[in-house]
Amino acid sequence: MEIPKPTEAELEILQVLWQYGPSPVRFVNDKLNEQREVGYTTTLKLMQIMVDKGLAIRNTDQRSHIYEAAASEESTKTRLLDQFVDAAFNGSAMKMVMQALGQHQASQKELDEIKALIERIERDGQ
Amino acid sequence: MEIPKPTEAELEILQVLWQYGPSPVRFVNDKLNEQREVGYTTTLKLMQIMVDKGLAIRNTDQRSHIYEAAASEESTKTRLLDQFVDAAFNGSAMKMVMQALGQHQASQKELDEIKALIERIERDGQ
DNA sequence: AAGTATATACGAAGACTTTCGTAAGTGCAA
DNA sequence: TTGCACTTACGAAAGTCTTCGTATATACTT
Repeated sequence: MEIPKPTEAELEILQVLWQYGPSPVRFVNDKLNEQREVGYTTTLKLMQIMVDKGLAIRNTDQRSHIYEAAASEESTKTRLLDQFVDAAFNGSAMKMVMQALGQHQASQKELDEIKALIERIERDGQ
Repeated sequence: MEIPKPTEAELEILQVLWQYGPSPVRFVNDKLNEQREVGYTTTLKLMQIMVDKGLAIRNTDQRSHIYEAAASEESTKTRLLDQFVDAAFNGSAMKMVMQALGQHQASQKELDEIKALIERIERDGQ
């Protein structure tokens, strides 16, 4: 496997890096602490491990190193979704979509978007 | 947490129990081995742990114990889906649905089902 | 009855994840 | 220049997950 699957804690960090772009440990740790308490060296260690694993890239020019997600949000979530669908829905993405639609309330706007997407798929795809 | 989140290996076992109903270790292990190699005592140990955790129930009347999933497939997958959406899509199930629809090819029949489901939601809900 | 097959129980190893304490280096300010 | 704030590096503990070897019990077969 080229880039391994991120763990839960690593995914939290990736979300910050995707949302705010390349950042130092201090910034990421502050963002994480808006949701739950995490020690600074814990975040530091995780981000160092992520560089080892190839999940993140870091620039060490400055004293405070700048970390960046190695893979795009799009491609990573695609992979995570695939693996989740395989593990929990026997590989049937549509079964999962049906369950998600049924269980979560969607706004009219969202439903419209989904309908538009379906129409596009019907027109282009097959 | 009443019943904990099943691990990957535990989920594989639950899938067998949901699909085929209450079963002995031997049967579950055979089914798992159709997909990947697993030792018998490995499966046994996991299923014993699942009883400890409350994920499974077992009947020890017979020499070969019969194991049964403690929670329904429906409720378990609902929880797993919720947690996955929280972890990977910031809680937005619709974002995940859009991504799943975009990335997986769906049959016309599936698309029709989804459209019907959306119409039902639009009619009932809101 | 003896031997074989099959079952459970249990301990423990090895890998991985998350957490944090401590050491050591770097820059800035009084 | 002395000290404080902040940074990285690193080791290690504690927890969890997965795997399997071994011991022991139970049934069947010849």
